[in-house]
Parts: sequence; structure tokens; C-alpha cells
Amino acid sequence: MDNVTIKDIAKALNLSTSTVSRALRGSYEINAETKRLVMEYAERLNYRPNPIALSLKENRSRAIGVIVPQIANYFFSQAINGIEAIAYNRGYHVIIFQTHESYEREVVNMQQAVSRRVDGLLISLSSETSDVTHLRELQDQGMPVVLFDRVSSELNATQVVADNFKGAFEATEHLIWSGRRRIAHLTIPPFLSITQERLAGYRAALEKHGIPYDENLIRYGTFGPDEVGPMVDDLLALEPRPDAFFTASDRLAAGCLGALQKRNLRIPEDIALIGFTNMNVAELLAPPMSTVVQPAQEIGQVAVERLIELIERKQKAAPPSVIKIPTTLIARESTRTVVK
Amino acid sequence: MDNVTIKDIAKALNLSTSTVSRALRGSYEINAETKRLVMEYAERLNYRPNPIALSLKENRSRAIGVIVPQIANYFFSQAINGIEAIAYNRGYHVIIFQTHESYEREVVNMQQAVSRRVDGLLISLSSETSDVTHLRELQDQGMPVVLFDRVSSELNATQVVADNFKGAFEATEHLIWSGRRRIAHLTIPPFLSITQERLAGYRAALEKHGIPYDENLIRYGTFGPDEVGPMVDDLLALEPRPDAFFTASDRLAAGCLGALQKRNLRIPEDIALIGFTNMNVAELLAPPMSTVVQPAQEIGQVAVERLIELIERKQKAAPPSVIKIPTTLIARESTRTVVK
DNA sequence: AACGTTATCGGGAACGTTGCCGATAGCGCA
DNA sequence: TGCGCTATCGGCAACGTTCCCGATAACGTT
Repeated sequence: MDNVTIKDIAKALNLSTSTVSRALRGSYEINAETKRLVMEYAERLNYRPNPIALSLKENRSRAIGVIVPQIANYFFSQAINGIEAIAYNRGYHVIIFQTHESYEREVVNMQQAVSRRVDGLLISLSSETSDVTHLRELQDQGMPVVLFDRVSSELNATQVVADNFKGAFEATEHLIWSGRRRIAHLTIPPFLSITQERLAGYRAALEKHGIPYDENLIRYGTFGPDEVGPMVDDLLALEPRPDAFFTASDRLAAGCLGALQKRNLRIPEDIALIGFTNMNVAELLAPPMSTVVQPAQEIGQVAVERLIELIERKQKAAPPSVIKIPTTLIARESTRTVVK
Repeated sequence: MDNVTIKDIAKALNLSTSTVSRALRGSYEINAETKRLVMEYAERLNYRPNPIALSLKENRSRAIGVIVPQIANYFFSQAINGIEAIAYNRGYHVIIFQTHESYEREVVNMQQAVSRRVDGLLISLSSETSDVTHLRELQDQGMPVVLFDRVSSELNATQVVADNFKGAFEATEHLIWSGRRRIAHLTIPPFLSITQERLAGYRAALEKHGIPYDENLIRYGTFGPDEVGPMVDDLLALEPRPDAFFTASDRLAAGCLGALQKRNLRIPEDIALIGFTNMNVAELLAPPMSTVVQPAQEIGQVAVERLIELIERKQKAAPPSVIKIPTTLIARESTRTVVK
């Protein structure tokens, strides 16, 4: 009852494998009657071409490797959702790898993806990754690579990101407009390009409104467990105390909110809070949290579209570029203007 | 600079492919010196065996197919997280398929997974799936299959689920203990086994406490968009009005919370709310939401462990069984006892 | 001296598919 | 009659790997 091969059909019908193969792909040089015979028999036996044999022959797998730090993360699961949907429609499968924020694991995953002969690679860098030579080598070997979200400017590859500068600029300006002037920024590791872009947006907004930039207000998380509490305490101890927190991720935003609640600080009266996030329950939090929404699914879709383009038109590929997907600011209770 | 094969090594070293192959796997019948030569050369050229060729030869792919309704969902992304982690350690890769709650898509995905020659299949049924003959046929063909979460009792396969009965029982009893007696249950489609189990737990708790079961209090969602609002309105119009909502999923719980807030109903004063969920921000909601926590990651881990066991010891496999992973009730503000 | 044993290696088939090159037969045409 | 053309099909190699079967030489044993 096992897998039917072209050979089985050939034997049963007293034909050669070549004939069967060509009949199945509707070649013009096969007699219509023979074609019908083969087709019917194949249908009856539920013949499915063996993609492994095809991969071996054509040296391609019709699979796309996706390397992300973590699947169980609002942003990445939404992005993968977008990726899978498009890939499916284009006849590609998606193989998932998690780095768990480990550089070493990222390299291993990359090698495994390569040895699996994926046709292309979609990657969002781990927070430990500061050196991208492994990816550069991969590119040099001709592997189509597209980065998304956690990208690196040191790589000459197509990159798809949210418009982090603009998003951060708007978030910061929104806080300023709502009366805050001492705005802390809790963010992710500094060598990630998205961190730098957001920081730049933050600084630009401060500058525009004549607020001096204070390095002490910036804190870099490391994705470690339970690190948000101490960071928050540290910031609250500053003189004068910050009157707003702008966080760079879901995890930091939620962590901040929890930490502030535990310390009995009122939001937005004592401290305003806005996050860079994809949480769809932001509105249901206490208080409803203002957010800069990253279009995670769209980022995934655009990234995989570009990748497939690279795969299928390898020669005359569009030159590498950075594609920015606009973010949306949603103001809620957590950044309400408070009259003192 | 492309992929080195065993043939390249053989040619360069003036050996046969057989010798190289055996040298690389450390066969005893190869001269130590030759072995060293081959190993060193392979190392230098960064030789990696082609897994596609291996797959073709061994008729296995070292890949596991995972079919879920949606990746961008707290439960499933956590489950996939657990799956990937274990699979990675056991040398398997994970290929993701989404059904988007479509039966048709589920069948197609299954066929694709088969034709990709996955070594085994992990599946959580779509909400449209009432007929499981496609899976039964798959099993009959000898494909190892493990179901998780959305399982079907009509299939003689290993199934890994949360202890839905006990979880629902505890949730309901918790509501009763906190003084509620008219408890509505918003749940998912009725032909899913988890729905039935939860409903049974709910009824058992009611019965234990002498509360009559009222069919009108049960509402079945269909995963459609914006369906929660009308369901809530409908329930609120009942006489007497329910004093508690027990929801069966993240989406329903969050939807309920939002709908109740919009209708200016106080939680827990007017209505208590408890969810079956995996949201890690439940504590940060307004009010902090009581939940029955499903161990999503553990469910994924156990499921993939069983699957790999099935794959690797196909003959003397453990008989199919239903594995229940315990849930945890976390009581928060949303179900606080209210003194009237 | 004849034979068996051991150590070491090569040849070739096989996994399933495709595609290049032929092979054959029928037919039209000069 | 002989040539070329077309329609239709088969043989074979190739993709990268493993493994069964031999092959060879050196050596020990009777």
C-alpha cells in the first residue's frame, strides 16, 4: 500500500519510466491514448511524485527556511503567519528554526537550513548576533537571503522592517505633546539596527522639541528573564524621576506595566507608558496601553515575496534594498494628558 | 565554492566513493591513515552530507510535519515552540502548515506533508473537521500520527491534550464557590472533543453543586470575526441574567472582556469572567483575569516525544493512548467573590 | 605449496525522477 | 526504391549516498 513510483506504473503498463514520466507531465510526444492510460492508472494508484527525488535532481527543495529568535512571541508568530500564507500559495513550504537568541544556535540553524537545501532563507537575527559574516558567506555562495525585523546594515541584502525611526519619533512626540518631558526608553540590545533606528527616532523627536537627550534614561534589555523589574527600579530612582516610559518590545511593555503596577505607580498620572508592540490585547490592559503597532504579518509577507522573487529570478534580481513598512500609533489611556 | 560531495573527495584523494563514505562513518575496515586523510580533507572543504540524497536512499526525511489551525495564536505558537525545541534536539526539522480552520485546507496540507515524506505528523484539527477518515487512511498507510489539543475520539491514535474536563470542572466550581450560580459558557465548535470535555466538566461541577444545567447558557463560537459581541449581547438579554462567563479560548476571553467593558458592565461585580487560556498578560488585563492555564508548550513537547517514539520504534510502538496534561487554575480579580 | 584469513579497498546497484540521445516504424515524396 | 520526416517510445546517465559483493595482496597455517 506504500508509495507508488513511476517505475511501478511503467512495469504495470509495460512502458518505460521515461514514457510514464513524460505522459504524466503531458509531453506532446506521447500518444494521447498512452497518456490517458498512464494518467488513469496513476490516478487510481494515487501516484504522487517523490519531491525528494526531484530535489536531488534539481538541487532545489521548494522549501524556505525561516530563522527566528522565538516562535512564541506575538511579533514572530504573526510574521510567520504571513510568511506561511504567501509561501503556501507560491508552492513553497516553510521550515522553522528557533535561535532562542543564541548566536551559536543561529549559525547552526543556518548550516542546517543550507544542508537541507532550502531554496532561500528568511532570517531575523538573534540578539546576540553582532557579527554577520556567516550570512555574508551564505550570500556569497549564492543563497537568496532576506532579513526582516532584526536586520543588519552590515549586510548587503534585502531587508524588510517596520519604519522604526518614524514609529519611535511619533511615539516620543506623542508623549511630549501629552505633556511629558522626561522620557525613559527601555529597549533591546544596542547593536541591533532596529534598536538604533528607534533610538534615533526618539532623539530626533526630543531634539525637535528642544528637550536635551539624557543617556541615563536609556536602558538596554538582554532578553533575560526578570530583568525588567530592576531596570524599572533603576529608572525610578533617577532625579528627577522620568514621567514617561517608551518601550521597544511587547515583552518590555508588559513587563513595565506589571512592574509599575506592583510599585503602585498610577498610569498615566504618575508615569505614561507607550510600547512598540503587536499585542492585540493592548486595549484590554489596565490601563489600555498606547502602542506603536508593527505590521508583523505584512512584514512577513513582504519579506517572503521578495525572497521568492530572488529565488525565481536569480539572475536579474532587484538590487538589495531596505523596505520600510509603516507603523501605526494608537493612543490610549496609558498616555493620556494629565492636568496637574 | 558550491557543495562538496563524496565524489569530489574521492576524486581528489584518488579513492572510491565507497571508501570515502566508509571512512567518514569511521568504518573499521578502512585504514587509519586513509581515514585520517579523508576526514581532514572533508573537514577542510567543509563537507556536509546531502540530506536529500540520504532521504531518497533511506526513504525518510528527518522532518516532522505540524498542522495547526493558526500559528498566530498564543496556544499554538507556544506549542510549536515546545515541538521545535524537542525536535531540534532529536535531529528532526519542523515543517509548518496552517489550515486556517478549513477542512479542505487540512486535507491538502496533509497530502502535501505526505508527499514531502515527513517521518511523522503532528496535527491539531481545524474547527471545520468533523470527519477524520483522511487521518485514518494516513494511519493505515503506516504514517505515525499524533494529535494534540484539537483531537478526535474517532481516531485510534495517540492524543495529547490538556485535562479539559478537570480544568473546566475547577473553573466552574471556582465560580460557584465565589458565589455565582448562573454561569454562561462561551465555547468553540461542539464537534471538537475538547469542547465536549470542557462542557462535561462544566456540567459535572454544576451537578455536584445542585445547579440545574441550562442549555441557553451555552454558546458555540465558530472562529468567525466579530462574533463575540453578539454572543455576549444575547447572553446578557437572558432572564435572569448570567452572573459569570466561562470562556473556552484566548480569543473568546479577550473578546468577552472587551465586550463587557464596552457595555459598562463591571467585572467582577456585575459579571465574573474566567478563561481557558495561555495569555501571559492575563494578569495585566483590566481587571486581572482568572484563567485556567493550559500547558501549551508541554503539550507540544509531549506530543512530539510520542511521535518520535512512534517513528523510531515503529514495530513495537506503545499502544495509542490519550495523554492528559494537567491544567492550573489561577484565580485573579475577575472572579473575586463579591458581597452583595 | 596450497589454501584460508585478514586488511583494505573498488565496482556497481539502488533510491525516484528527468532529459538527452537514440531507436523504430510508418509515411510521403522525388 | 530510397530518402527524410514525424510520431512514439526506450535506454541510459545523472543527482549524492550507502551497502552488498567482490577483488587484491599480504600473511599465516597446514
